[in-house]
Amino acid sequence: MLDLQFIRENADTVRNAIINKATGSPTLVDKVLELDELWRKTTTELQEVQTAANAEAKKIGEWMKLGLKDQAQAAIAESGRLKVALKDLEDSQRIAAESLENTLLEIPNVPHPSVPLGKLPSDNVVAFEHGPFPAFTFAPLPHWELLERHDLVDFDRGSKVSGAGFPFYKGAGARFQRALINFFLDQAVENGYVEMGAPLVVNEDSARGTGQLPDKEDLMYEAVRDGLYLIPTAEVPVTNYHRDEILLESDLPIKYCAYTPCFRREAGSYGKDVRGLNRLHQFDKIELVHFVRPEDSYQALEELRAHAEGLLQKLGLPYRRLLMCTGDMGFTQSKKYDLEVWSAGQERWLEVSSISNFETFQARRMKIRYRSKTDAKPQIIHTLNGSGLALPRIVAALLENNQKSDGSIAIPEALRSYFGSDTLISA
RNA sequence: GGAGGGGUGGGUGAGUGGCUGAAACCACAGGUUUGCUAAACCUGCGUACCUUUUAUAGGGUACCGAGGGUUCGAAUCCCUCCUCCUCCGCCA
Repeated sequence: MLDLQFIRENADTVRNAIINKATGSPTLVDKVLELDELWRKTTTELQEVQTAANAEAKKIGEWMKLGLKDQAQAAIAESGRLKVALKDLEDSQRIAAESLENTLLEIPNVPHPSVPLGKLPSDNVVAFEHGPFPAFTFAPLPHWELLERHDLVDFDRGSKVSGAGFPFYKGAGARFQRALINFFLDQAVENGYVEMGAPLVVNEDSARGTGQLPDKEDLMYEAVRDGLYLIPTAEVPVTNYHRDEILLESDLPIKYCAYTPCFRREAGSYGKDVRGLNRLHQFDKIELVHFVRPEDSYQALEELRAHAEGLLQKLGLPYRRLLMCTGDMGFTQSKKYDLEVWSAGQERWLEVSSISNFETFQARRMKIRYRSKTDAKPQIIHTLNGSGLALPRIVAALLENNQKSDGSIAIPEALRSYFGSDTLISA
C-alpha cells in the first residue's frame, strides 16, 4: 500500500507505475484522490459535530452537579439532536474510508528508477551469468528420469494420496532434501540471519499484510472453516512477525531465515513446465527476510542477492541473474531479481530464487515502524525478502548437471558432509 | 471441549459512569549540580488522523485486545469475538 500523501503529491508517478506494471487502470489514482477528498471532508464535518456533542455532554455533567436541572434537560435534548447527525456522519465517513482503503489496495508499488521498462519476460535484463556449464559426452537425462531410476521421488503415489503436485520423497531422495535444508539454514545463520520456525497457516490479516490478499486468494489453499490460509511462502508468517510493532532503530537491521514447506494452488499450468519437480503444489523453501531502515534497503537488496547467489556458487550450479522489468516484477515489489539455474537435462533455465525490495509497501499495510533518533515520529520501515533457496528445482538442476555416464550422480563438495556421501545412488 | 480469571502507554501497574488520554514507578531523551563514573534534582516523553493565512507551533477527533450496544456522557455497564492464565477433560 502506498502512502496517501505520496499519491496526492505524486499522482503522475503513481499513474505511470500502474501503466508500467500493467496491473490496472491509471484512473485508480483519480478515484483515490476523489475518495480522499470526500473522506477528508466527511471527517472534518464529523469531528466538528463530535466537538459540539462533547462540549454539550460536559456541560450537562457540570449542571447536574450544580443541581441546574432545567438547563441540563435542555442540553440533553440538544445532545439528542446532535446524536442523530453524528450517526449519519459516522456512516458516511466509514463508507468513504472503506472505499478509499479498498481502492488503495488496488494500487501497485512504484518501481525503482533502476528497473527496466517492459511488459514481457523477454524484457527482463540478464544482469549476470555465472558458470561453469557442465559438459557431457552423452545426452544428459531430465531429472524425472533420474529420480525414477534411483527411486528418489514417487509422483504417482503422491497423486493417489493427495493429488498431482504432491510427491513423496523417498530414501536418499528425502535425505537429500534434508541435507539441502540444513545446508541452506546453516549458511544463512552464518550470514547473520536468525533462524525461525514459522506457522504453516496464517490468518487473513497476515495474508493481507504481505500482499497475498486481496486478489491473489486463488494462489493459496484455504482452511475455510477456520479462516486460515496455508502459506505460499515463509515470507508471509515471518514478515508478519513484526506486524503492528514499532521497532527500535538500534535493533535494525533484523534478518530472519526460515525453512518451511510452501503451498501453492497455481491453477491452470500444464505441460513441460510442470513435469517432474519443475512446479509443485507443495515444496520446501528457505526464505530470507530483512527489516531495514529506508536508507539501507537497496544495499540490503544487494546483500540478500549476494547471499542467495553464494549458495548457488557453493553448490557449483551455473546460474544467471535477471533484473525484472516493470511488467514482470509483481504488484508489491519496487525492485526484484530472479535467479535461474541451468538445467542440463531439460536445457532450460529454472527459477530458484526471487529477491525483492518492497520498500514501505508491505510495512505500511502491516504498520511496522521504527523509532529513530533523528525523526520525531516513528517511520515506516522497509521490508525485503529472497529465497535462499527453493528446493525442488535445485534438486532437479543438481541431478541433471551432476549425472555421470554410469547413471550415478555426484554430490557437490559443499553438501557431502550434510548428505553423508559423495554420490547419490538408488535408495 | 467444560469451569473460572485476565487483556490499560516501551515495561510494571492504578483506575467501577463526567474532575482520565489516562496516576505512580521503571526505561528513554534533554538540562542542572558534582573532579570522572555514579547519584540527586528539574523538564519532556503513546499512536493515527483532520485542521489552522505552513508550524522542532496551535486547535480538534479517535484509540485503554477487536467489533457492536446502553447512556446526554464509557477504559469503567451489557453482548459477540480474539487472546492469555489456572483447573478439569482429551491428546502427538
